Amino acid sequence: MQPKLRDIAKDLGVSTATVSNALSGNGRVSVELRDRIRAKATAMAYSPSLQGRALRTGRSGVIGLILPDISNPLFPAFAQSIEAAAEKVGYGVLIADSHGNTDGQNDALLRMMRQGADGIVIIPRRGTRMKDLGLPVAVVDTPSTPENSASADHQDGGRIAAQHLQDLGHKKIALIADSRNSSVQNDRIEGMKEAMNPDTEYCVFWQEDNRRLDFVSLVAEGYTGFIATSDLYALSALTQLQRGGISVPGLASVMGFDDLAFSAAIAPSLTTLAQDTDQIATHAIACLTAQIEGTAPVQKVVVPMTLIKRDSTKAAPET
Amino acid sequence: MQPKLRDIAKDLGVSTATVSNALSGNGRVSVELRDRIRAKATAMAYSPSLQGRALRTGRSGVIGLILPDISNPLFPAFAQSIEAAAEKVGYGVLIADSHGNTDGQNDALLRMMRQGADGIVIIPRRGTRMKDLGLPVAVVDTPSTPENSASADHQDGGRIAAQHLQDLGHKKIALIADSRNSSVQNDRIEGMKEAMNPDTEYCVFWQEDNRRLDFVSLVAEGYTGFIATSDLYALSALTQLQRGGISVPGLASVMGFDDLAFSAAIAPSLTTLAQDTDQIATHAIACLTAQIEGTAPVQKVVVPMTLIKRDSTKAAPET
DNA sequence: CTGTTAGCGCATTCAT
DNA sequence: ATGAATGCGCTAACAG
Repeated sequence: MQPKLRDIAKDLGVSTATVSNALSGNGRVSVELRDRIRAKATAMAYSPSLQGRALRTGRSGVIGLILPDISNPLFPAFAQSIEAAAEKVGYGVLIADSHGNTDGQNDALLRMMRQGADGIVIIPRRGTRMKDLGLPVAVVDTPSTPENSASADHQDGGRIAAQHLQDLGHKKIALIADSRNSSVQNDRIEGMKEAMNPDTEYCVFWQEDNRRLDFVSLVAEGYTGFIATSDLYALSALTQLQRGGISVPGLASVMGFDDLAFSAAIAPSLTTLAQDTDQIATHAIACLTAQIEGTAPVQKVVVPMTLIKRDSTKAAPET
Repeated sequence: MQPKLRDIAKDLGVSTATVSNALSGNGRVSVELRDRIRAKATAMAYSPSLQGRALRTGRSGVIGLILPDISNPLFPAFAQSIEAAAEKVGYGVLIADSHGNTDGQNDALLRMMRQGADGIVIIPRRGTRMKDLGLPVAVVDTPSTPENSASADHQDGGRIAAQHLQDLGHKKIALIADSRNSSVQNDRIEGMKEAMNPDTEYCVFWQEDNRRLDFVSLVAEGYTGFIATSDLYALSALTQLQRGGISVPGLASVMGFDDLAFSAAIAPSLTTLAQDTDQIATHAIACLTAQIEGTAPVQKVVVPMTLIKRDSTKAAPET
């Protein structure tokens, strides 16, 4: 059995309250006694029961993390960052998968409340209005979402990407996105459009609309640059081009977003825009703890994306 | 404020004990009263505080999941499966990242115990002896690990892979693995070796030993088949070959393990050996709940891997 | 400065 | 069949 406050109190002939005070440092306890108590506590390997404390204080020391789809290749990085940031400030992390739909998201929220989570970090589905649920919430999405607490600047990321290819002399660029349903992807595409020079030709291809895109034909039509809203689609484009005998970056440049696990490992390595998940996570957690602990609210934060130049982008071929 | 047992008891003029009994179904409560209580409970949207219950029963309804490295592209799938399996039997999942080392793993274990986890699912680092920590544990690793509770049959997966390429007529095969430090990878390689015909040439390339492998040269040396212990390395090989002008699967076949997110999306799509993470997770959770609830212990389980034939493997080219 | 008391929400005796 | 009393481990308020 784990030692309790009572055990160490009885051993020293003092009250549990005094032990509690001595350990938490809150109390008015003589330095001498405090040290004796602390020594004893370490000797007995005492570790307070967070359950007892939770019942008393109403705070469990656990926060919930709700992801739309854990298996999405970007979320692991987030989960890891959130876990690290939470641990650093003494919180545990309970995960849940909303299975991409609003019902699942609400279920997850409910379960976390019942489990006694002190707050929630949520990466929402688009269109989910965060109804106020009397629990601190930090939303990680994109700056254009009103409730957003912390996120990367996806739109500016789009600008940087489009600028990069244009700087390399590309004049006809294909933008590849998955679903209009994602605020993040929409913002990235918007940013790209904004940064386009008047004389640059471009077209957006939403994968949800089309059957599988034929990138080789696009090159035949004169496209030399490809920007995908995720490294996953960039990889798909890159391998399809290679297979069709079109050298990357010799004849076409390809870039993506998010610097996924494989992006540096492929040949050619993939130029991409990365988000600083650690910084975003740290900030989201700061938002949450500020709400939980009632300290001054933390400003919303937008973290810039950074261009990682690798081998898949190069000057456009001479026409 | 959330309604408590007391609120509903007071409203109905009965005692909290009766309400508790009525709701849990344990008690000797008249059917009529029981129904009235239940109706009231639903009406008030009562949901028991798991914290109070935890303190009383010693069970929190939370299990811990310790991963060596959340950002490893395979683990998301596991995390998702574990979360789903746990939810199905009414448990929440607390995650922790052991950062790949033993210290981190122990820290994580300690934190989970303090948080009151009822049990732990752990994917261990190799060589970690699971010291008995008085808490139910389910280990997910590989059958050759003694403590293993549930896992895929990695060795047999290796056999299937080697057999697949040999069936296609490949006579000289390169086996690519990352680190001897991983039991899983070792077992996969062992299985491949076992299944090799006497007249098949093969060689194991451990990436930890070498600088970046030159796959194009290997083809020049006569290798026509490549089996990597992870789709990540298979992808690296595939793109390198394509870039070197070697058609896959025309001149060389490539296959991997784990059916990662990108494996179906690339061109050519990747032949791979998949593990049934849902089944493994369900079983790991069953092991755990059996221990937690003191029911009959569950047998260890080994789940077969399944070959997913895609476009990256084909009959060996005529010599 | 220290100890006593009370009660967080629940499930479980034991008495009625 | 139901209710009153108890205590899980802890901390906040109050006495001493």
